[in-house]
Parts: sequence; structure tokens; C-alpha cells
Amino acid sequence: MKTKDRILDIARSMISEIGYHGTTTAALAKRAGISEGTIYRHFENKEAILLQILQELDDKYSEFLQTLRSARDGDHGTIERILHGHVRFASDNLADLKIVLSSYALLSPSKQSMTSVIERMHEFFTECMTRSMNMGVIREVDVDPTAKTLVALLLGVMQLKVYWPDMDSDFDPEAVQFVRRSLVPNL
Amino acid sequence: MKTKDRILDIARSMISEIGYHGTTTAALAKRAGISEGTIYRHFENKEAILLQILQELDDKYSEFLQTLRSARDGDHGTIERILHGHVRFASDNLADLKIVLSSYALLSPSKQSMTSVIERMHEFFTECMTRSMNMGVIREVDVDPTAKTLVALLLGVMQLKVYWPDMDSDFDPEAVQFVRRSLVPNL
Amino acid sequence: MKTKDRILDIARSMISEIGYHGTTTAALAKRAGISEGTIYRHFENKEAILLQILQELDDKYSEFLQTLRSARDGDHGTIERILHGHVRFASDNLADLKIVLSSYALLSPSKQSMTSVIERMHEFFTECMTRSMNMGVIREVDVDPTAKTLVALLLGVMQLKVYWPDMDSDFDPEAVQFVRRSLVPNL
Amino acid sequence: MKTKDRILDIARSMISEIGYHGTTTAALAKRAGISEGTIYRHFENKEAILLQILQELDDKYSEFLQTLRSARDGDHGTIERILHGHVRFASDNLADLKIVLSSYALLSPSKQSMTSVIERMHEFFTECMTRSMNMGVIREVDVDPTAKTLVALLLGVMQLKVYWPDMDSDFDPEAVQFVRRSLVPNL
DNA sequence: TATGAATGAGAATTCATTCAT
DNA sequence: TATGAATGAATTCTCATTCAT
Repeated sequence: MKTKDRILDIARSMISEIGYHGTTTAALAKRAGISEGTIYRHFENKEAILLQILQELDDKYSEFLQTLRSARDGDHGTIERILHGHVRFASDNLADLKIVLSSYALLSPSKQSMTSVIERMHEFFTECMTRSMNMGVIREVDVDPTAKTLVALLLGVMQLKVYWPDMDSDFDPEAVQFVRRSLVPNL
Repeated sequence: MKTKDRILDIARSMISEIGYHGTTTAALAKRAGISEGTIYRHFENKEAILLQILQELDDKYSEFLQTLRSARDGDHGTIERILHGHVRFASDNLADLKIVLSSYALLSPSKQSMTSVIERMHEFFTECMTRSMNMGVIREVDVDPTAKTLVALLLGVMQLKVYWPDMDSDFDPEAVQFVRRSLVPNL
Repeated sequence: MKTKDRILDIARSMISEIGYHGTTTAALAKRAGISEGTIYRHFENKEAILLQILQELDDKYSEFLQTLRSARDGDHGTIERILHGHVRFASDNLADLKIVLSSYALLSPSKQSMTSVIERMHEFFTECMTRSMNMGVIREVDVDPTAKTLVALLLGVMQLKVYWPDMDSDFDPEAVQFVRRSLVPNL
Repeated sequence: MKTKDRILDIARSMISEIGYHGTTTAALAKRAGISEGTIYRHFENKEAILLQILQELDDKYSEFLQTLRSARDGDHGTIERILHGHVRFASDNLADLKIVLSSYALLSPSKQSMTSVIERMHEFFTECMTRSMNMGVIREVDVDPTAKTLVALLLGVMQLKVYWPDMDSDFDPEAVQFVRRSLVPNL
């Protein structure tokens, strides 16, 4: 693996475990088996490492939404697919999510990144729900605040996944059922 | 106000705004109008300040649950009351929640505190839902994972409240409706 | 002596000997018998130390000019007094001058400080020469460029004093004579 | 141009603009369009680059003195020629002079180089003035200190040229006149 | 000759904590 | 209780120099 990628990899796991401030360049270099100066050949400063991690997550989410969009067909399965997809996306990117969730209050790049994800998520949900409502596969609800509710639910699910990892097992399918019961008529 | 309380107060607002690491003892002392040494008359170290803030939040939540418990009567209104109550509790303690949410990944006392709140919340929801189910006012659902789903939803709502304050207005009632539709039969 | 003054004192001698960049905060602290952190209780950063030294030199020069102005009487002695005064001022503030001369190309505060001194010196010479010419005690010369010549001469004298200290002894009086011969008629 | 010369050229302009310490090998390599390692193919270390620049200035000055010496004829024009020549030499080698003037307090090679130039200048002036005095074209003065005064004047003129470039225009001829008035009898 | 990634010693600066008054 | 000067370990970042290719 290229040195730059090794730095990113180690940084990802360290920041997700002990936070941005707890991750010192000295410790990062040591764990990556390189000298401290080498970090600065690959990144302008420590924040740039965080930035790149966040950017990559942003890109991965964009790509994920792209996939969902292209697969969406409006039939009964859509909502499940969207929710399951998001829950899965969260599982696949736990470390990155941990980083965003734990740092976005403190570091402006993190905040921007998180806000961008949230807004795109909200927009996507609004879009899907409008479609589904027009097709009659979900109840008539106030789209915007309901989309926000879904965003909140998914944010919370991620939080629990990240910080209470023991409860994973039986939780996701029920969350999806919970949403289905609320949105799909005649269940 | 006693010096100790002033320190706590300033610390609360500073930590919630700029985080635990961003809050230096020097700045804290300056804003509190005391000398740096004085902080250490009242707290063993910086972490002890955070600890006390978290403990107070913990206590406030215990008290809040107590109130909910004593008011609970199992009739149709219960779920709304619980949810509204929690949403309100979040609004009333925004600064503290911001502190927990932004620091619990990084500092073990914060993590413990958060875990304790989550567990009690989960336990409380389980309790309430079991009761309500026995009384027939909510559908038959798998209690444990559904309680987790509710915890997740509330966690997410808090997050949005804390970090996306613009969306507050129309959001809470719809979230409650969302849950009601999912849980209350024949709506 | 107060800690701040001790820092300034040691800094003055170190910077004049080994330059601004050569003077590390670590060495400065060691020689001042304090810890490195203490420096930053008294100065915002390293440059602030240099700034203060320069400011003090600036003030001393202002005061010096004030003295010269109040003592000036326009008789034959004036030119000698001004030149001798400046030469003496240079001797009395060798360390500071060494600092300005060696750093003013590189550090903007130093440059500003030096420019300010040069401009005031030039202005003062212009003033004195105009007076003296009106009184007929010096020849009719083009005042402005001649004042610049005097500034240059004094700058050069300082340089030699600073960097070729062995030649001091017999040099100053002759420099004054040199100027007298050029400016005073019928010598 | 050979790589080595390119390095020297870029180094000259960079050091004269931002100083020796400000000129990093990384920036130097970048501006020269070569890799950092290449610098060390041509120079043992960073100081060696400075050394060579100084040596070249030294050589240029030797050559310049040679020219002056061979052109000297002792008649009335000599003093003007020497002074004008030096002023011109300064103008022609501004960047190098800036380097010496700004670094000779800090780096021993620079100091040596400067001392050598000053001493040769002093020696040359002594020589010329002795000759001229014997021929009766200048007044009877104490040669050694007067030569030092001339050195000082020229040093100062260079300083002003280098650091107060706006005043150039009308200054040089007057400086020469200033010296003539002081040294040439019956003016 | 040339490269450029890697080095590591050292620089400035920060900050929680201590302690004599 | 309160002060505030002093501490010193830790942190981020720089940069001349090396060396395998």
C-alpha cells in the first residue's frame, strides 16, 4: 500500500477510536511505521487528513445514493430497500461515521461534511416519498417533516450502531418494520 | 452565584460551543472572572468539571423519568406524553446534550454517562410499551427492538435539534404522529 | 529584575550576537533561567520580543532627537553636536543597532522600525541644515540630497562600529572633521 | 544554463529577497525546476551556496578594484572616478550586496567576506589618498581615519540604495560633491 | 547526474496543573 | 479561599539532508 493510503488508514482507525484531538501525529507516525515528517510530505497539516477522510465518506455516500436512485422503481419494495440500504451503508462505514459523529460539533470541515450528508439524505427521502405517495404505495403524509423524521431515525440508528454495538443483531429489521407500519397503508 | 456554580455555568456554555478540548482552563477562568488557580480549588482537574456537568444531566434525566413514571396512566395519551416529554427534555437541556453528543466518543466518563441514559431510556420504553400492549392501546410488536427503534428515533431527533437547529419548528409533532401511526392500531 | 525584563535583556544580547533566527526560545529560556513556557506568559510570540526591543530603540531615538532639538542653537557648534551625538547614540545602543541592521531586511517589523528611524533622521538633518544655512554658518548646498548623504555616512559609521569594532578609537572625530570641511565655509 | 548556475541564480534572487533562513531548499529546488536532491549534487550543503555567491562577489570586487587601479592617474578626476565607480558597482550588484548586508551578522562566511571587502576598500582608499595628497590634489588630512570615513560613507550609501530604493535619483552626485568639498582644496 | 520519498532533529507554541504568597 | 506566575511535557510543524533507484 502507498504511504499516503497507510496514513489515511491508520488515521481513520485512530480518530474513530480516540478522536481527532487524541490522535497525535507522533502516535500516528509510529503506528504507521513512518517518521512524523513523512506525514507532512503527504498532507499539508493534520486537519487535511481529517478532511480527506470526510471527503471520501462524502463521495461514498454520493455514489451510494446514485446506486439507490438508479435501482428505485416505486413498487412496494422501495422503502425497505432505501432503509436497508442506509442501515447497511452505515454498517459498512462505521469508522468513518464514528469520526463524523464525534467531531462534527467541533471541527468546521466535519460539520460541513455532516450537514451536506444530512441535506442530501433529506432531499432524497423527500423525493422518494413524493413519488411513492403519487403512486399510492404509502399513505398521504406531510412529506417534508416526515422525511426529517426518517433522517432522524437513521441518524439515531447510526449512533446506536456506533456507540452501542451490542444491540445490532435484531434491531435493523424491526426498525424497517416500524417505518413500514407508519407509512404503508393497510398493514 | 457561588464561584463553583459560575465555573460550571461558563464551562457548560463553552464546552457546548467549542468542545471539551477547545475549552482551555485559561479562557474559562478569564470568562468566569477568576484566576486559573481558583478552578483547582473547586475541581480536582479539568475532567472533573465535565464529569459534574454530565452527572447533573444524568440526575435531571432521572428526575424527568420519575415524573413521567408517576404521570403515566396507560391511556391513549401515554405515548404522546412520553415522546413529547422527551423532545421537550431535549429542548430544555440542549447545551448539556450537545456536550454529551460531541464528547462521548472521546472521553470515557462521557461515554458511560451516555450509555447510562440510553439504557434507562430503553428500559423505560420497554416498560411503557409492555404495559400499553397489555392494555391493548398499541399493536402487538416485538417490544425490545421496537423500544430500541424509539431510542434511536429520539437520539436522532436530538442530534438534528442540536446540529441543524433551523428545522425545529414543524418537526416534532410530525415525529410523534409518525410513531403513533406505527404503534397505535386503526389510525 | 522582573522576569519580562530579564527575557528582554537576554534576548537583546542573544539576537545581537547570533541573530533572530539563531536565537531559539529554548536557548533563550535556558540562559534566562526560566522555562520555555514562561516566555509565552510575557510575550505573545517570539516576534513580539523583537518588536518590543525595536520599539524601545525607536523610543530612545525619539527621546534623543528631542534632547538634540532642545539643545540646538544654530551657532558653529551645532553640526559637531549633532554628529557627535549620533555617533555616541550609536555607541550607547550598539546591541540594539546590531539587531536592526542585521534583521531589517528579513523581518517586516524590523524594516518598518529602521525606515522610521532613517526618515526621522533625514528630516532632522534637513531641518538643522536649513536653519544653519539661513544663519550662514554652513555653505549653500542642496539640502535634501546632502541630508541623505549625512544619513548614509552615519548609517555606515554605525555599520563599521557594529561589525568592525577594532577601528573605533580614532575614527569618530575625523568623521566629524570630514563633514565640517565639506559644510563649513573657509575652513 | 548549467544546473549549478541556475541554482546559484535562483538562490541569489531568493536570498536577497527573503533572506538566507527564509530560502528553503525545497522552495529553491521548486523554483529552479529541479529536485531537492539535485542541489546536493552540486553543493555540499546549503551554506556552500551562500559561500559561492559571496566568493563571486568578492571576485567581482577584486576585478573592479583592478580596473580602478589600472585607470588611476592621480589627476583631479581620480576621487570622482573612485566614488562614482563604487556607487556604480553597488548598483550593478544590488542583489549580492543585499545578501551580504543582511546576513553578515549571522553567518561567519558572510562576515568574513564582508570584512575582506571592507578591508580591501579601506586599503585602496588609503593608497589612493596618499598618492593624491603627495600630488597635492587633495588637502592634507589624516589618511587612515579619513579612508575609514569614506568606507563608512560608501557602506551607508549602499544600505540606503538597498533598503530605501526610492531615494536613488538625485543622491549619488551630491554624495560625490560632498566628498569633493571636504577633500579638494579651494573649492 | 538526477530523482523524490523519507528522515529526524529541533523549532515555536499550548495548556493543564502547581505552589508560594 | 483566591491569586497568578511559573512550569514542562506534549503537540504540530519545518527543513536540511540522505539514499535507493
